[in-house]
Amino acid sequence: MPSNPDDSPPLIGGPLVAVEVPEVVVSRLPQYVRILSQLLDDGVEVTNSQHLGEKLQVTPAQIRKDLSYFGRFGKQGRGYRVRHLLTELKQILGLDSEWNVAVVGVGRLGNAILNYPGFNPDGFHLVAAFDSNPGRVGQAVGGVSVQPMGAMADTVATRNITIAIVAVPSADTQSVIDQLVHCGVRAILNYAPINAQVPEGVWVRNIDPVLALQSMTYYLTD
Amino acid sequence: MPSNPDDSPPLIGGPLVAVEVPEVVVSRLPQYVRILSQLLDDGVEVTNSQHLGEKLQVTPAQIRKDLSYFGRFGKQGRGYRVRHLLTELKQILGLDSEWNVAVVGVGRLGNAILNYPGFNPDGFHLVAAFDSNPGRVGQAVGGVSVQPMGAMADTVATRNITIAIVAVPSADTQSVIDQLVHCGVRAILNYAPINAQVPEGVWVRNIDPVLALQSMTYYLTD
DNA sequence: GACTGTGAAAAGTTTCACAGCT
DNA sequence: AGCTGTGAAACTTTTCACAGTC
Repeated sequence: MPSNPDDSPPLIGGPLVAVEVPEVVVSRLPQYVRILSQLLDDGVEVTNSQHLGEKLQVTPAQIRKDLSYFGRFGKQGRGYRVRHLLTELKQILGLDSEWNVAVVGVGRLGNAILNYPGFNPDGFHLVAAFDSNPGRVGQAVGGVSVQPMGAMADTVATRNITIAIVAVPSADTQSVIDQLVHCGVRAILNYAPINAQVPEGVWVRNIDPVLALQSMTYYLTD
Repeated sequence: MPSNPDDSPPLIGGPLVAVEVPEVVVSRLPQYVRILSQLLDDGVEVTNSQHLGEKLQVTPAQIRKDLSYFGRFGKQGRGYRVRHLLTELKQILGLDSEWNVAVVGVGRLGNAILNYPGFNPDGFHLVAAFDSNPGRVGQAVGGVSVQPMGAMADTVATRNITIAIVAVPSADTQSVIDQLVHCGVRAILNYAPINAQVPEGVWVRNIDPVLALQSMTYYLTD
């Protein structure tokens, strides 16, 4: 029996190409969204890859290439209609939906996060907070009432929470993330200085100011 | 007069190769430092690229390649002596020195940063704070007395500050960074959601939790 | 036998350059 | 004329695979 010379499955009426979008491209889209939102606020109706590139400090070619993974949003000779491109990109990123977010750990950092006004305008709603310290349970922080860890499974399910922000001590972080994943959370923003392990299909981003500082000192030692 | 066929300067007794270390490699070193510090704390004396790779979730080959840009720190058949490799990497990154850091902007976020205990153990000392709001000047936050913006030039010079953490509103960020650069600051950790422009030789890293969340929602829209 | 260090190959990413549409 | 969208080229980064050392 002759084997298939290429390793792709036979395509019968399916898409001719199923190009996987590189992760680095996806990671740049939110920046495009941010700039486009600003342009819209400033009343700019049309832009182009040159202009966007200047704002973002990337080459125009990169912007065109990035966008080309998702469709043809521009008009040759004209550029991009700001409102249209913004709508499309938000849809691609899922930013046309609202996302319910849980905060785990309501220490100093968790407090600051719950009181930070920058998440809601972007469609992220901090709707629940959990803490293992009974002394903090019941407190209202940033308009949210702190719940015990035991309430997590129930609250995550009923409030339709898919994203969590974890601001607990490093030693507790992996176990908290395990619990969250078990409850169905699929994206985690982790503030502890550790690399947590998660199963396939769960996403983690780390916020790590010390690492950021340490990656600059190399260039300061002249 | 014959021109030099290659464009490198004539090497007379200099290094045979002056390989530029890729920035991505430098950005990984702090993570190696962190893991090695942990291993040292745990009493582990020897490790190897396989073991480090598991902890960091990267391939052993990448670790060996990364390290090879800076020297030969291991022993074939044995691996790496934890204490030795840690010392070397800290030195390469400039983490054997202490760094004086200024915080600009003492709102809610600046407050949290000044009170965050995680910088000092890594050799970053928050020694000055500035705010444009006269109502905040003179307050002591996290053991540091808040100074007016006008004191920046003087304090940066006398306290030998090369790094700044900027936590001011987006609209003020570029101008604050311009001032810092003018005062001689060469590395900036920026918490505002904008891409600041800086001259050659100045480094910026952004802390942007919203961008991090937005780069995950793409994968949640099933 | 076990591991590093490293050229070479493979994979991934960016930039170029231009056909083609408005 | 002015710009996009895109294959192809250039460049960067990762991974392989193995000679060499302990």
